[in-house]
Amino acid sequence: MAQQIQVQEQVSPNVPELTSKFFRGLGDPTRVRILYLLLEGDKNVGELVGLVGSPQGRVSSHLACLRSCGYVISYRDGKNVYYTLADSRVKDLLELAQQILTDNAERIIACHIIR
Amino acid sequence: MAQQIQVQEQVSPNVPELTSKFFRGLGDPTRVRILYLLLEGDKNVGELVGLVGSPQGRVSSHLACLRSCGYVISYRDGKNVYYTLADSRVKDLLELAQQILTDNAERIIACHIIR
DNA sequence: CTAACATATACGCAAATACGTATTTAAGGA
DNA sequence: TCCTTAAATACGTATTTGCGTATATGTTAG
Repeated sequence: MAQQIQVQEQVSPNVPELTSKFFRGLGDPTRVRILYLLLEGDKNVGELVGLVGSPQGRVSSHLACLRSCGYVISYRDGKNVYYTLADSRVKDLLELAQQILTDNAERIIACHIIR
Repeated sequence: MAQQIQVQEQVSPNVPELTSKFFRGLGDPTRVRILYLLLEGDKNVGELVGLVGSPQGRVSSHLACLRSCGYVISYRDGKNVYYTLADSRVKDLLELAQQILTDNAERIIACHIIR
């Protein structure tokens, strides 16, 4: 039973834990950059590699992370794998963040707890 | 001039960098928990310490982080310092995240890149 | 089937960040 | 003023996470 409880907790983390994990998906500049690029339209991995400048393996890892968190979806077309925003709400989320950002940019830049 | 360019970059980071830093502010479960508690109304540090269970110093640090990122505002009343949500858009942001979360919970839980 | 191209994964290392404990700063009451 | 309470900050440690390189997987063309 103790075992079952442990499994239960592992399978369904509480809301704040899940929410913070979700936001950590947006906590890397390269991943955010990729999302912004995908706002302009679907792109395959090779195209994204050229645009963000990071090595291919790194970009693939970031894409896997974004997919795991539900921000993007992928589909294969021949040899290429294309990525697209999973949901129009992702765009909404980014835009809302931008709005808050513009009013707090100074403060956020100055924040030394997060670098 | 090289020096000036460096300063320039330090003072105004590009958008993806600033955006990701902003989201990292929501990347910790305790900070998210605090925000949820503040949705119910203003609370002082002592109250929050009792509610989240972390030691006082830790809670203060998280609060400083949330304030730096523009999520909360503080005001002093006598010996106590109260915290409140800085903006109604913070609530919107959390609610929007919750909506996306409910459709992707399984995936996010399974994500091994972010733990 | 094999070669070439596209993407995904593995792994060790370095940097970022969260933790607990201890200390400092600030305000109010005796 | 001195003491008590409340909150903020400092510091060393442990964990998380991002990076680059190398390798594996998968798909198409010849």
